[in-house]
Amino acid sequence: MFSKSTEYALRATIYIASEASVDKKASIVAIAKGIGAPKSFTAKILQHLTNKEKGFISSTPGPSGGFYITAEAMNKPIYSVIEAMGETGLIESCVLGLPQCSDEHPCAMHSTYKVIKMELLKMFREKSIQDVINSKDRMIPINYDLYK
Amino acid sequence: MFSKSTEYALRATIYIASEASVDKKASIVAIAKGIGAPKSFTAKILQHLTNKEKGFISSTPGPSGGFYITAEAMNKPIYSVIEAMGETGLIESCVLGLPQCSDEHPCAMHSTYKVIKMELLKMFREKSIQDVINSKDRMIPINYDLYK
DNA sequence: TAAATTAAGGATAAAAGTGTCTTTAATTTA
DNA sequence: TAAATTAAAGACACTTTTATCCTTAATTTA
Repeated sequence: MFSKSTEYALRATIYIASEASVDKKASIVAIAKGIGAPKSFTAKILQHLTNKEKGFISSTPGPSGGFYITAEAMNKPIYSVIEAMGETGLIESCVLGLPQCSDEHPCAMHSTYKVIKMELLKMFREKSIQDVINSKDRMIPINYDLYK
Repeated sequence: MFSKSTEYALRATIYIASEASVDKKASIVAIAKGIGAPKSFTAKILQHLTNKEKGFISSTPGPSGGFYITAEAMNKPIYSVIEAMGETGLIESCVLGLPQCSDEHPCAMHSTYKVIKMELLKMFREKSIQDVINSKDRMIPINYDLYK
């Protein structure tokens, strides 16, 4: 569905949201280990998520520094992650990859795919980060090593 | 949603299904032009679609040769294209990219995404190539130049 | 203020995906 | 059977994505 970068971004967001707070910030090393992703690559992805315009994760350098997410940002939709990573097009674009495809100039699969696209968007836009943390499903990455 | 290769594969399938027959085979040049894709790359993609095990498109070399699809193959689901291109994982895999994710070991988004995944699969498996051709939506690629 | 710790950022490398070109093989037609 | 036409296949190049490494900047703590 998404690129590896966005998968890591989603995992990192969930990790930070469930493991860190302003009083207990998570370091890149801890996050990378927790989500089973390479350290330096994780660092680069976190830069997108802490981006001034599109980001929603906070960070501070120095000892006892790290990443955390505010209570307010916890209410942002999962869609924010996809947006911060610049991959909304993966969902919103034409399935056949036609730039001209629209309701006015529909491709052969337009109306069929449109139904699904709407539901995908609805899901990612209505489900908040908090909602995902609250779900009873287990976040495997936190105990990533157990399943490797 | 899919890679460029699979997008071209879907377009090529739709093009062949609506423009060619055993009596009027479509050449790589015609297909590539019709779907707005590079010629040699289109050729490579068509090799997947004519593959003995997973393919569903027929071809013959030589003069008056080219690609076509049998009436029988027209009833295959769109899912066949994705399968032939080896990209079913894009739909079926865990949204977070966790190989261990399953109903028994669900990731934090498992149950949420599962609903959508089922609908995506249902759509691609129930919609046949014939169905797509029959749809009233216009296949832009056939007149690709008009919209470029 | 100095030392330690942590994120930020840039340069570089490796791998995968996309695209091109050339040769070969199969088939048809004259 | 020879020539022409078309797909098949492989080698190669370019681009993007993924990943690593190293230096710099910010912050905290002693």
